[in-house]
Amino acid sequence: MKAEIKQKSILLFEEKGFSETSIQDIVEALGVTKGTFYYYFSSKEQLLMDIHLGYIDDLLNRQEKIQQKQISNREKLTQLIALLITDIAKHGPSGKVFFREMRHLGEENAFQVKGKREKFRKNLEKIIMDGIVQKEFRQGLDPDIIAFAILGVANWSYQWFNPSGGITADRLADIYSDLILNGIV
Amino acid sequence: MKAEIKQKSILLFEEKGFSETSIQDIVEALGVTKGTFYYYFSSKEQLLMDIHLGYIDDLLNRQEKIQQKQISNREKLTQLIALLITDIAKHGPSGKVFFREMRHLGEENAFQVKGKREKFRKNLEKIIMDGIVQKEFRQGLDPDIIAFAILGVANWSYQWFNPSGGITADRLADIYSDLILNGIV
Amino acid sequence: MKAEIKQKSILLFEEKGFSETSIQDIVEALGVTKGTFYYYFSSKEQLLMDIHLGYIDDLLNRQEKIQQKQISNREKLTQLIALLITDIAKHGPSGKVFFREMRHLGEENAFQVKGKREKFRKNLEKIIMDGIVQKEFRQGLDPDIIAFAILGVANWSYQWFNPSGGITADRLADIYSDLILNGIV
Amino acid sequence: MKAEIKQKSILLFEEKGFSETSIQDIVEALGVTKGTFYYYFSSKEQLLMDIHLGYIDDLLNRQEKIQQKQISNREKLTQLIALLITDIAKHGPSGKVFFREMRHLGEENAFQVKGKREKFRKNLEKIIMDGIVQKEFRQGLDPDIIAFAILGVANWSYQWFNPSGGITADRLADIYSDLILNGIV
DNA sequence: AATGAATGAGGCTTCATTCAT
DNA sequence: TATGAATGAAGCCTCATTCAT
Repeated sequence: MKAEIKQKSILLFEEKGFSETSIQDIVEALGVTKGTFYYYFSSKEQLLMDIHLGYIDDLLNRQEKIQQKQISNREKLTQLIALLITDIAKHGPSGKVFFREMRHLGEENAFQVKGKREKFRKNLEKIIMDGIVQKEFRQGLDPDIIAFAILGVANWSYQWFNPSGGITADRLADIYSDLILNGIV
Repeated sequence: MKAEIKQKSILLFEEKGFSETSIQDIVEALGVTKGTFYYYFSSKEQLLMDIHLGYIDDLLNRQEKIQQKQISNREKLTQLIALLITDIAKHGPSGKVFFREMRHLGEENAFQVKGKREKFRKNLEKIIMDGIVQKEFRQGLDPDIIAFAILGVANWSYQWFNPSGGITADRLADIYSDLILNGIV
Repeated sequence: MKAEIKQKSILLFEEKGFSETSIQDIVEALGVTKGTFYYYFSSKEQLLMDIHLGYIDDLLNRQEKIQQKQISNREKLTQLIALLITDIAKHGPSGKVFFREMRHLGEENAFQVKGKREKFRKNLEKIIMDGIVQKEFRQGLDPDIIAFAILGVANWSYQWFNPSGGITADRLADIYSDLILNGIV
Repeated sequence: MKAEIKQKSILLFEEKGFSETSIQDIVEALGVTKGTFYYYFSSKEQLLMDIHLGYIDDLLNRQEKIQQKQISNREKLTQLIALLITDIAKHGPSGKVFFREMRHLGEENAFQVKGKREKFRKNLEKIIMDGIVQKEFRQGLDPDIIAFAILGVANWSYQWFNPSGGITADRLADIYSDLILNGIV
């Protein structure tokens, strides 16, 4: 039941937003009552936190696996971009909620999630830094700003990319890797 | 007074979010009463719409001016990126609200704003397309996806870029133009 | 202007009800502003009172004229019924407002209007009483209750009678006089 | 609790009118909170609808029972008048609300109630029609208009008749039946 | 493990009214 | 004679949450 509540909530939060989705909406969609909700979750925020952690922990895990591979930084970067993009197809709604609704976490929870987000970013930054040192990437780049740019490109996909549309996630990841690596000139 | 309400609302919406900012919050911050608010705005949504239109119309205007210049597409693109980034410093809060709170517009209003957003994107797409045709940019690029990428890079800045931080908006715009044009390899 | 406000208000009150019609509705329908309204009327209730008095005073006047005629009580009754019914065609909206919205008068005003209403009823009662005494009507009738019945028949017309429908006000008055006088057996 | 809310609301609506009675008034009178009200009724209008349906459905039921009896139309008419009048004593407030506050129903609900009201009227009309055909009543009568008259007489009672006053409901019903059947001449 | 009744705070909005100009 | 800005009280409704069962 707990899993069902979480899953349905993700869908509703993605569709209507966190604030606009009431506990009533959630339990009605599942055919249970409010009491049930509060049996499994102590508050609406805690549910949101659950969703956030589920998402970011999984992402960090998979990032780490890439990081540990014995491959070039260039290849790592490519796989990381693919990781972010192809995730949309698999955990799309989860991601949208993740990128949109962090504001609704209380101070403490927000702090925790923010930390993990930044860890992800720092990891990405490190790949770029390493790539520069090892001359895989150009000299003179600002690794932190490049990292932000990559995250921007990838995360923005959540706003428009439709996996069942005219282009696959894999192809999109390729295009983006190419863009980041080679530019458009 | 109308302008004051709008301006203060933008700040509050940016800080706490649209749903989390009550009319009460707004009028209290201004030392007036709720009646005053409704004298100037027929609803909370209408105020949001006002903010959105103010932002996107201004953006479209300035985009058009760039588009009409007698300069290369490469230069146009550079200026457009600068337009988006440097705007943060000037109309930062407005932009954040714009990128975050569209969901709270009703169907009709959302439709109108979406139209203008897409017009901006299409204009950007055209620059890329023209640049490809005129051999300023590489062949084989997907102009629409590249456009999304550029918007992602720029818009994501709203989430982290702090104009009073360690880097200026101009410098950031330069870095991003360089990245888009040349890649990191 | 005062007359225009009153007239338009009657129409709006009839259509939507007193409580449901705002001062805003009234002045908007006239293309003026709220200030104008309060220049002519000290309150919404006072406007309602104006309407009530205009209606009931006129009705009482015309009733009196009938009462003073040198005709049989039977004929007086017939003319009174006609007076009530045919009024719908002429002052329809006014009448509907009169019969519906008295509750919105304050204590003092309600008292005054109630007095005039009762005067009308008492006058009607007197005709019946006189008619009984003079053997134009049956013995043993309760004049007060008969008066209520006649008012019921006539006033209820305001709820359904459409002067531009299939039957004229004159014809309806005839039918009702016949019914009251002769019954249906 | 739901029944209690409904019952108390009827009393308050009768006394002060629907628009003039706030949800606050209702729950305060019962010593509960607004939340409780909305737990049982989805809106103020829905409560009103509940009241309307409770009244008209009951009335239609009892009308039907009379209609099916093996008695003369004259007797049916008499019993129907008695039904309407004596109802005041029993469900007085309910009736007053019914006859006064239909305007506050939304389009859809009003339509439904209007249909039932008209069914009641049509049934009454049929009795008169049948009575004419079977020569119990005079020829040449307009059954629909007579029906309106009867409803007017009866319904108007709600405005003045006080069951605990100088005359009983049974006696009033007798007087009205006599008036309708025999007239006053 | 789940229900259903109840709460109370707060949200958006409407509105009659006032008043300086 | 009329305007327009501002008020403040009140209205309907939503919602996260609690708790006895």
